Amino acid sequence: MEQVKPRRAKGGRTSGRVTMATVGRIAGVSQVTVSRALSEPDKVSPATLKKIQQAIEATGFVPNAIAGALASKRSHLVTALVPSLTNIVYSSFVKTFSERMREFGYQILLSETGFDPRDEETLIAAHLSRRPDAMLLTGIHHSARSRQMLLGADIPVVEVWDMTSTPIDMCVGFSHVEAGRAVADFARELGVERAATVTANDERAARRRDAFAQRFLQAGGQSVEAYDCDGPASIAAGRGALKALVDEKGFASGVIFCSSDALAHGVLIEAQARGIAVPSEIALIGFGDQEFAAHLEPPLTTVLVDRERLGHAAADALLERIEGGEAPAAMVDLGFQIIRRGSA
Amino acid sequence: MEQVKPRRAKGGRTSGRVTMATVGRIAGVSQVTVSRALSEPDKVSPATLKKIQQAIEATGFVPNAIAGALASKRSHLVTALVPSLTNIVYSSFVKTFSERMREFGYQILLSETGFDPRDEETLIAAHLSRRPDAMLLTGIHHSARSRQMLLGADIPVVEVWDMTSTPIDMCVGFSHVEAGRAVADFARELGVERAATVTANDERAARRRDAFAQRFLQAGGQSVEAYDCDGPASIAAGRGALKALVDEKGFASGVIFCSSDALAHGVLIEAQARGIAVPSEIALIGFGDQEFAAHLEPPLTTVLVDRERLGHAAADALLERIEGGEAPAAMVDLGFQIIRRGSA
DNA sequence: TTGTAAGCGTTATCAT
DNA sequence: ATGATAACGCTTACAA
Repeated sequence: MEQVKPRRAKGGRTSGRVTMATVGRIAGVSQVTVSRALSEPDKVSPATLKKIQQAIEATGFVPNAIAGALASKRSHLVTALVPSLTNIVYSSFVKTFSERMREFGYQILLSETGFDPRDEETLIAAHLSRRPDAMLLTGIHHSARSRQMLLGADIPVVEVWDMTSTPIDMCVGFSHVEAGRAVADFARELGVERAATVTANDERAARRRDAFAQRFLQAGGQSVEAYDCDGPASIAAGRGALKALVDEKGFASGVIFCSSDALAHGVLIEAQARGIAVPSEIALIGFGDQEFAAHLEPPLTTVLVDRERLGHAAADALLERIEGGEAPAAMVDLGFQIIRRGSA
Repeated sequence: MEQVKPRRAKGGRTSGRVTMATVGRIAGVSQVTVSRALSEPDKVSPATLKKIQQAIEATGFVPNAIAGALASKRSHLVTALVPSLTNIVYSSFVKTFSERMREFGYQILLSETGFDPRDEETLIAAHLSRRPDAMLLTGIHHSARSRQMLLGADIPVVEVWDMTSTPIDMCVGFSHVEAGRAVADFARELGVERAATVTANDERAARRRDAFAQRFLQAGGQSVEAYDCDGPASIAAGRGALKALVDEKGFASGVIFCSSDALAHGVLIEAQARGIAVPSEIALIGFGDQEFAAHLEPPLTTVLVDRERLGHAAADALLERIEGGEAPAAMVDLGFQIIRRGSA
């Protein structure tokens, strides 16, 4: 193939990069003045400001945030650890979190923690090495060494998507146990005697499942069948779950509480393919109130967690601590809400 | 609420952070030796290595990557700009891209560009200020100033999810025009005379739509109705699209080419709600082959783009340039594949 | 308003 | 195998 344009040699910095010193030389001022022109423009005379701006324009100067961070001890970087980037449940609050932080001049260094909890420790160390001004963690279970590193870093830390009375620093989320119980109560009020759970491979989902099962039986329910998926939530997994529940466990009717809307959606498709009526034969409850939930047929009854609010609240908590005004609350319970629609 | 644990004052660095100098002092060696112990352990005697490791353990030392980057001019940071984090189509290749880069010791600074193309310029500048070792961009349309900054940064750049013969540096993707044409040919081979398109607010989707429409008519098709959504793809938007197509444009039968599987899914749900048979009355073609596509009823015919491969290929292109071996190809066409299932 | 000088915590270079 | 010293490109006093 033809080389369309000149290619640069092996990744080296060949062209001397433009620094504030260069810009200053061209503008006829010192390097500090350039720095000031950028950070405190009112402390620089309009005339020199203009010369500096022209020099910046001419050279295409882009300030070196690395050097700035080293000198000022503020990186304007916030790091975030989330279980999964491809799961809309997490990516949606990351989105609002990022937007909020960006408004205040912070960039977000994101990493996926995935399934292995030991990886988190390595990731936390890697993130801390970038000297972030703050950090967001998903979940409240972290290794002792992780906690130690975080405490040692002496930065604001917010743990989201769960609640604890002993956060590393602050937490914003809701109680998964309460959510599971609330769904159980809701199901019992429906008058259903038999229940099943379909749960993805997720520690928090498991806590909802257990709380649901316990409360459902306590509240007079007859039985709860548990089906746990191997992997993450998906439509395919949901279809497989109903298949197993019906064919192998003989679950013929009752309510099914799924750990995510995607699973519930899969269950619904499978039910329709099998001619099982929803909600009359099987009542279906999802979790998350994803965009599509309201638009299925029948629309999905689910548990809403306000992920936008969560992202904003987490950002606000960090920002308050960074900017240094009032000490924000150590724990914020955003709660949840059961959204009743046609499926249950 | 009670303070559960001591809280730190307004975001300040109070505790003197541990540096290599501190570690060295404790281990009884100089700071440089600590540095070497971390980066080239074989050049340090086993005895001192052990002392240093103990000192690191005792102090909880986490190296300052910012200082390291400044001194070495290598940040081990790669930045990526994607249109949306909440869209699985993009987040899935970001995931594989990140994993690959992380294997080689790079962290990923991610940002969402969103809809406004002017924002990209600001974001590129912000990212460049972190002095990344490489950069990933989604799409091939960038402002002149963006290109200038990127060229000036003198780092490997890969543009993904599209093709051009004049990339800034390298590109990895596929041709949206070819994809649109291929779908048109496929539809004509089905023997369908009438077509409609349902397209999300996305420049690349629009190019597929236009290529589809043009080719469909060229190939003897009778008509193509275009329905364009205001916002991003969603099931709700898909339902709305079919509603509009049927009720307002009188589209009664034929093939519908959707710019994403999510839209197609919405169209399918709406069709089922209206008692329109798929594929006999309306044949449905999606785009993306998302996880759920194969598991709908009927399973969705769609266009597969191997997003995992895309992520890996993009990472490999950058890595080859960074590590400095062979100059990788300036453009890599990953192609696409029409996956025929039950919906068309 | 502008400039000088001293860091920031590493890595690179050159000695020992 | 280890150390001293000079960058790296900024910000933060402090001076002028």
